[in-house]
Amino acid sequence: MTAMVPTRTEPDLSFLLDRTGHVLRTRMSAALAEIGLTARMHCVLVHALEEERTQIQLAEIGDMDKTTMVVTVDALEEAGLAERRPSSTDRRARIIAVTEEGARAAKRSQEIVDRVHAEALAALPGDEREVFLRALNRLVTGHLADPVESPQQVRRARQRGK
Amino acid sequence: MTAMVPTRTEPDLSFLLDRTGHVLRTRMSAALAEIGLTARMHCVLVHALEEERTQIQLAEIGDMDKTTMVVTVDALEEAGLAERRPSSTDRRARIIAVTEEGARAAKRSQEIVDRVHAEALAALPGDEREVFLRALNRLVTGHLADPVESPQQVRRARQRGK
DNA sequence: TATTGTTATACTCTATAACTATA
DNA sequence: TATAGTTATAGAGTATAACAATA
Repeated sequence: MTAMVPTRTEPDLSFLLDRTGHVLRTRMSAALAEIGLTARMHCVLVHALEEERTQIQLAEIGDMDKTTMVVTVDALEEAGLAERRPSSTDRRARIIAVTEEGARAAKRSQEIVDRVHAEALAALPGDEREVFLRALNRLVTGHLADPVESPQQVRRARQRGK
Repeated sequence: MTAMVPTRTEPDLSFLLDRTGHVLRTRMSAALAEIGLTARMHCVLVHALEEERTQIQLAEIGDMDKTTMVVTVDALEEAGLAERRPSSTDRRARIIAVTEEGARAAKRSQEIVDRVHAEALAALPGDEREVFLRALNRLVTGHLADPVESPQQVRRARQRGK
């Protein structure tokens, strides 16, 4: 099993990460959709439950743009899972308060997330699984911690009056 | 280092895969951009060099839509790295022929890809790296092999005459 | 002046449909 | 009829700009 193969294919890390990430994301979306949630809604619910947090704070935690946060909170409000409440200390800011129904939804969605992760990891023998997760964590905190500056992704300013 | 933490955070596989995948993709794009290539152009060049292949065949290999393939080949032709040649056996099909300059570019881009992968994996101790890659391969061929049917992503037919 | 949240909209990416020419 | 390749463009996702209210 070791290396009967000639020079061949160095492990294509890009392919492996893209593929696994994509499949897991697809499964997760489908599983959460069954209770009417997106991954972002789940993320916001969970972190809004932990303590009083503003939209900006929740956006930072979930690595979303603040405008993306607006639509996510809109969806949560529309579903009756959360509400915008004025902050008592900053009249510009909105605290995202999770409703009782929202708390129940968060509990269920966390179970779904855990289940989907567990199902994926079940493909690995126990010892291998442990090393795998440790390695992923090492990558996340190590050399793959930050994306390189990407000067190519400049977006031109939008025309005024158009 | 093991578990001084209470119940806390089950390993968030989604986050880990998304994050590592995203950072690696960003680095790869930046590195390939230095020689004027995208990941797709690299992919097409390499596989077009291996043997005579049509656009459709190359699209399948790279998991692209045939229309995405068109723009990728357009870019390669414009850069002088490949040419469309009529197939001798099927007058509908085009063989993607890599130019000499394209072959040189493919060599350089493969070195870049290998280097970026090696740099990422360098964060892992040798034995852990081996297990990590084996585990990723297991996931790719196992439970995470295929995306679930996603009935939500139906795209409506476009209006005629609009 | 800077920041929170909002609206409106522009940009990128990708896939669909429709088409031509072949098979 | 089905397939290879092309064109045009729709749709999704997301980020930018400008703004109002407040710090």
